[in-house]
Amino acid sequence: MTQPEDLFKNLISHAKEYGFIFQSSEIYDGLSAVYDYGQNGALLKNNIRQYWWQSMVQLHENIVGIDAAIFMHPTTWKASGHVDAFSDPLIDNKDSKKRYRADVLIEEHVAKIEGKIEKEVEKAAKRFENFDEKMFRSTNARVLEYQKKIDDINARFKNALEKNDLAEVKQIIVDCEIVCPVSGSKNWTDVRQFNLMFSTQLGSVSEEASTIYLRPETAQGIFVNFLNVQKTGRMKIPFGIAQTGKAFRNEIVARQFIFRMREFEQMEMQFFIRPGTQKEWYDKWKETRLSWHKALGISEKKYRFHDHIKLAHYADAACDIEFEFPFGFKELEGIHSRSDFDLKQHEQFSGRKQQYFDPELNQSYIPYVIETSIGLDRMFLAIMASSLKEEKLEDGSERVVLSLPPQLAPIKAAIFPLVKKDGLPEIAEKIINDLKFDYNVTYDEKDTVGKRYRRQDAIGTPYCITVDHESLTDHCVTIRDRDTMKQERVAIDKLKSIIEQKVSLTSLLKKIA
RNA sequence: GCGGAAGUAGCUCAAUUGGUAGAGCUCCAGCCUUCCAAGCUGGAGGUUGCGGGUUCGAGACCCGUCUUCCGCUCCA
Repeated sequence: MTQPEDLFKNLISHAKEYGFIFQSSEIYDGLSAVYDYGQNGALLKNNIRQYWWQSMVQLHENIVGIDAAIFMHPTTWKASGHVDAFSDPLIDNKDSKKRYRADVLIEEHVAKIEGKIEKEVEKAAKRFENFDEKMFRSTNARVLEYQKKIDDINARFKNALEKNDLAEVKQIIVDCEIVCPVSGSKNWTDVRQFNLMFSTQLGSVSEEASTIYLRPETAQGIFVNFLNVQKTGRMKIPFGIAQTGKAFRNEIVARQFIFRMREFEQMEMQFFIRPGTQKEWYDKWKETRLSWHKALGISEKKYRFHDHIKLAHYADAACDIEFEFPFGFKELEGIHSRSDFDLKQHEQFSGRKQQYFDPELNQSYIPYVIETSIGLDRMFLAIMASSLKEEKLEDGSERVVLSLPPQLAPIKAAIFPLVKKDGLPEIAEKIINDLKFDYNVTYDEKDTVGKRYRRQDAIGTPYCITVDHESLTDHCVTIRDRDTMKQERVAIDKLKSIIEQKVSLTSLLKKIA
């Protein structure tokens, strides 16, 4: 039995060997957690994106798609909370290897001292009958000493944050003799700022330039265009806006192949609804999204829902669709009931109303939002991981086959002349010229036909079509199925409709419509 | 970021205590003309991740660095 670890390694080398995924800038030793899609990977990725896009925009009359810019006004990220949430000062304890937010450590320390004051107050209250708490707090030597400590720390901390002086933040931790709750040691690293957003300069003159960020998520491009789309598209609630695109996060730890990358692509849809209806729409979209996955025919056991117990401040319900990757169940897609948080924030920061007039209720409101957000690269990985198989055949030999959903396969059919003479290549070429307008097809005449079959198996091509000597007279060819390895003799002019049945996205979309 | 393991041809891997960098598959040209990777001939492909050091001599030993995988950590 192959170990999951080996499976994962096989997957990575298979992805490279057959032109699906290369490490970025490999000739310069690579760039950490950045990957390029190769000739087959790009096709597979496009097909996944197209399946998603059509399932959203084409199958739903009330969902439209946009393509927002990666650069956005810097205030966008203040409104969304990313500027604050994505830039914590962090510190590690060298003994316990635990990482903490430096500000939290200091705040906890302050809270501890406050606790001591409360204890003094309690003790005194028991001792004296006519206890004047206010008087005690303002005169008792010990309390005053504690209070001075607190004020000093807070003042220093505030000052350090304002100056962005991380050395001073560390010094505060050292001076306060704060210990690691786990190891109890004071062996700290320096404080470092991890801003998860990539920043760059807008404008060519650096002094006048303002800092802008590469978007850490695509969602905000939809929220800031909410009214544009609603008005110009004459959209009525409930309606959705879909988008696919790159997002960027400067992850501290980015690993596990393309699972967590610094540059990644999201496919997401924000569905705007009437407040109070979020529960029903949340359930509806959970179901809709799962059926999108199921239609691909990947084992249903590999999927599961994981409900968030601890919710983000804006959400009133959230769950992930998790997929069983070679390294365990991990998040593939998120479905979040985001309430009116985002639009409300943008209304506040921009000073522009972000409201919808509901003619049925005859009133205006900020819509609630249900979000579905899936990582395209993760979907790619999920499909690759569940498709790559080593099969033992009846005759004892083995074959490596990538049993991709046929509709997503990079190449739909390969056409071979059984031998490369006697006019067979010419017939093969004619078939290709006929099919290439509808499908991505390929030609191969090298090596034995069996070898050519296996080559196509390795990249997941659903059909191989072989031209033989009989084809010259009967105008038929054999068509060989990737999964069953069965061959069938069919008329050349029937090829298009046979392939169509198996590989068109339509068949997939019909399953979920 | 910490700890562990690893990096040799496109892929999978060899190379005795430090002593001429090799094989299989792949790829290319040709022969053969074959329906499930297996025939024949020839060929290409490498500053052993990169940079230093020790040595008469380094793929191997030492230091640094980059990258990857695993665990911890982190994660809207």
